[in-house]
Amino acid sequence: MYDSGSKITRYPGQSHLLVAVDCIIFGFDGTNIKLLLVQRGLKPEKGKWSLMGGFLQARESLDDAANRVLRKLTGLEGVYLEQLQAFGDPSRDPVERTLSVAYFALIDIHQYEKQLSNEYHAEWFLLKKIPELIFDHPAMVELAKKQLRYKAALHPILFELLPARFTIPQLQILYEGIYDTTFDNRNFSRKVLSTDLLIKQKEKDKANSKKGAFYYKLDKRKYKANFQAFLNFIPNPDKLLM
Amino acid sequence: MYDSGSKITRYPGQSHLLVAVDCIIFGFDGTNIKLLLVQRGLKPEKGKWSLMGGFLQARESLDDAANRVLRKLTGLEGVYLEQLQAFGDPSRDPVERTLSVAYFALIDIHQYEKQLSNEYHAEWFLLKKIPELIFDHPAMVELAKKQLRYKAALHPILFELLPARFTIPQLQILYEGIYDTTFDNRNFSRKVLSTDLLIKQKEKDKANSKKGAFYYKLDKRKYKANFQAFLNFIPNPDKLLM
DNA sequence: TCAAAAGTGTTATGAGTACACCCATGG
DNA sequence: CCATGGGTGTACTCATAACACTTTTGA
Repeated sequence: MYDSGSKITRYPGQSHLLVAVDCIIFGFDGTNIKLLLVQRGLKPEKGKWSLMGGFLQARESLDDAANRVLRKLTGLEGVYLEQLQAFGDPSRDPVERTLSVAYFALIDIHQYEKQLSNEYHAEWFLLKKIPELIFDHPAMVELAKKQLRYKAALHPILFELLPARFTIPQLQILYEGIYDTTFDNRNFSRKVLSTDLLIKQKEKDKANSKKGAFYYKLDKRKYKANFQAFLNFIPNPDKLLM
Repeated sequence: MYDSGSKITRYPGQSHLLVAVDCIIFGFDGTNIKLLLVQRGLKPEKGKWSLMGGFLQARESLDDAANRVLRKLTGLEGVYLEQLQAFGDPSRDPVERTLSVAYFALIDIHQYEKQLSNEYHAEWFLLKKIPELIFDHPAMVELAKKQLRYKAALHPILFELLPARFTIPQLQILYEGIYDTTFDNRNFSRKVLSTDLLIKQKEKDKANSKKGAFYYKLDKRKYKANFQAFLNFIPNPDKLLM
């Protein structure tokens, strides 16, 4: 069987490769940070866990490919998605040389409705208990964790992991999970509220306490306008990052 | 002429692509920040300016390819080189679909000895006066500038652009060029020296003043140890970045 | 009534910033 | 001796960080 990609080469003498995208998909269930993984349907390593990925199609951009892969798995559109890095070690895929462009995604776990274990055998894993992964996927996950910590220290991206309504204590638990530490709740809420990015709601969430915690919503206009600002959510970022 | 990359496909039905690396090479001549560009030797757009690039070889990693391209052009090894982003628009190269992984490099312009205009028709351009570039290279340059500003606000990478011995005023001119602004020299030198990354030398540089400015060298051990620290060289980073 | 989480206020310390003068020296 | 760039010191402001008590209410 010959390469279906064969064609007249216009830059002669160069070798052609497969290109894939792989998605590191983060979620937050209110308590723990999780990663969405799938059981690989292709040989080799069939049945082992891997990141959700797919091959770049002939007329598709990288971003389009990553969004397609994500939509196929979760049914979600408009998800926060960011290119992480290209992984190009010649022997990273033992089957055939494949360059992979890794993307990381942040999704509101509650919007993810499709049955997990059907078509793609997908499952959420605690970020701290990731199973053995194929190929160089462990390195991709490590880099994504690092990048998430880095970026979240400077930009308000973690809201992407929360539902539309959330409480300050929920937000704090999320940040504490990301940085694997604890914050002073008084300083945390003051800092968060001082950004003026949150709009207080009338209702309370009584799921976690008798007193109840006020819901907040993101001010989406301010969020977009201030996205590039350095918010410094994190005390001592130099000690926590990397 | 058929695809020289044809071979038995082990992931059948997928299309294969060319993969290239392109380097955005920054230099600093003591006054201005510059970019190293080459005149393209291949059709199309032959004779037009472009970033230095090359195709990924069959048994080569991306980092190796970028280093090879850089070495071929400058003769330098061990240069600061960082993957920027993969560019994968299907029509970015009109000749044939080619994914390009962009790298940005910081080099000490004085160590760059090879004749510029020989084999590769390379030339330094003022960053503020970049000629028309081919393909999506303008977008790559813009992203590299942005990334350089971003990263330099948080990490001491700009030392990579300076010779082994440099003065504080030189360093300040460099930072001012990167951020296209001016800094208070008293605050700047205090901030820089407070990092404890610089070792004062006995000699002075008298090229720019009668009094002369003391040379400093980087403390390379501390530099490596503190590379990930947030140094906050830049006042009001949120106003300056992006 | 009490346990458990939510919410709030004060103070001390350090970093950032604005600002002005003296120093050294080649011409 | 003076013009030029190099180098330093101080005071103010604001953000950060440490710290403890009151509020609410379902069980």
